[in-house]
Order: sequence, then structure tokens, then C-alpha cells
Amino acid sequence: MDSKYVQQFKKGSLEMMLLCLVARKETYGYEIITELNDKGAAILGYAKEGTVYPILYRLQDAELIKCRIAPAVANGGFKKYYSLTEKGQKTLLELIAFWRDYTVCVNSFIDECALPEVAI
Amino acid sequence: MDSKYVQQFKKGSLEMMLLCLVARKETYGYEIITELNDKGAAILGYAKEGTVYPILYRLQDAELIKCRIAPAVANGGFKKYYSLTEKGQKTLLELIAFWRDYTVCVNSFIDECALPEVAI
DNA sequence: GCAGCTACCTAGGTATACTAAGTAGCTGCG
DNA sequence: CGCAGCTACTTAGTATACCTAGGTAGCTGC
Repeated sequence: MDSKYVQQFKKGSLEMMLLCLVARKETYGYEIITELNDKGAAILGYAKEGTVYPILYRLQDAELIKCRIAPAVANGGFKKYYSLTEKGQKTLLELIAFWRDYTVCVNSFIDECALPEVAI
Repeated sequence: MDSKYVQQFKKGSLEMMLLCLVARKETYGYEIITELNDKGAAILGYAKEGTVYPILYRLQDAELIKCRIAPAVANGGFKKYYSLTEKGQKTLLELIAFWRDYTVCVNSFIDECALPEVAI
């Protein structure tokens, strides 16, 4: 699939996926990137730092996630551990509900299109 | 749901939905807008001309749809009837296949997130 | 000494959708 | 007759999200 389409499809849902990963356990940017690539690289393409870190700052600005700084074992530097705020939990649940309605809606357009190969 | 999220989720899939509508039957911009709103307004929000027409021109530039001009009965003006090209059919099938893989992938992130309310 | 790993940061570019306006002719109501 | 409302297409400007391509910095192992 043309990478242009892949990129566009991701908009919005990438933010939701990050919230899902943070909801699962307290985690940090680098781990999020590796998990994203372990699970989704075949379909989403490789997630890069320049994509993920800005999303984390955005989510933090919106008070959906909160941040705790801890020393990094591996490199003498630091890690920023993120976890969901209460607002973030609420928003994530709303996003998931919307995503489900949304996919049903899009699928209804697909189902009605006349191409015979589309039938499952 | 916050309209900001709605807008982002639409990116990419709106183009696919328009291709679906054109695949179903030869149609024109205004009809596409009304059909989009009949079926999807509750979830997608109202589609406006400023959204739909530019997409049609983009699809035509990419040679995914082709255009036939006919007089409009209602207003003495004209209508631009669109239909899928062969390339458009091929691309639409690829897009639909990708969309299905993509939703499976996103759902797998949702399924693993720890919020108990998420379970179907 | 250098490659490769962990870990974070940012400026600039591109693509998509929305806002808000405009053009133009027809129909129907009072 | 005037005007609202419908059909039907057009476009300039704005906002936002994601990607590219770099950068900083310390550790480990060859």
C-alpha cells in the first residue's frame, strides 16, 4: 500500500493507540516506539521518534497523560514514565467508543460499493 | 466526541468512502454530499462542499475517477458525473484490503489496553 | 576507537480536511 | 415582483497531524 495512504489513515488513531499503550502500564517514549514497531510495523510502517515524542507532549498538554521522570539504567540519562490521568481514561474510553462507531460507518460504505471482490 | 478527533479519523478514509460511492454508480458532487450526510452525518459530521469537491479533483488528477459533463435539469447549469477508472477500481480494492488489516491492527491495541470497560 | 544501543528533542515539509466565502439559475411563496 | 431556498460547482486561507532528517548524550562490546 502506498505510504501516503498509510500515513493518512493513521491520523487520529495513532494518538488513541499511544493512549492504549500508556493505559496498559506505566511506560516511556522509547518503549512505546519499540512496542509500536513490534506489533504494528507490518501495517503501520515503522514509527519514528519524530512521530511519537510530539504526540506524547500533545497528550500531556491536554492533561490526558502525566509524566514522572526517573534515571535511565542504560545510559546515565533519564526516562520519562507516562501514565493516564483520570481525564485520559475518560477520553480513551470515548475515543474507543467513537472508533467502533466510526469503523461500522466506514464499513457500511464499503459494503454497499458494487465491486464483487469486496464481499468477505 | 470532540470534532477535532472526528476530523483526524476521517483522513484517508473519506477518500476511500468517496471511491466507494462512485463505484456503486455514476454520480456527481452534490449527490455524493447528500448521500454522505444521509448515511454518515451522525458519526462523521456534516460533509461540506469545500471538503468533497477538492477530493474529487484530487481523485481525478490521480486518474482514479473520470468525469463526464452533462446539463443539470434543476438549475440550467451543469453536472459532472464521475465514474471509476480501471486504476480506480484496483486502488479501491487495495484500499479496502488495507483498511481491513488496519482496523484489525488498531483493534489489537485496544484489546490489550487494560481498561475493563473496553471489553465488548 | 568506533559501532550500536538506549533515550530524548526539534525544525521544517507535506498532505488532508475545514471554514467561509462566491457564482449562477431555477422554483415557489406571499 | 422580490426573496428565500434549492441545485450545483469553485476556491482561498487555516489548522493539524504525521514524516524526514537531523541533533544530544552516555553506555557496552569488539
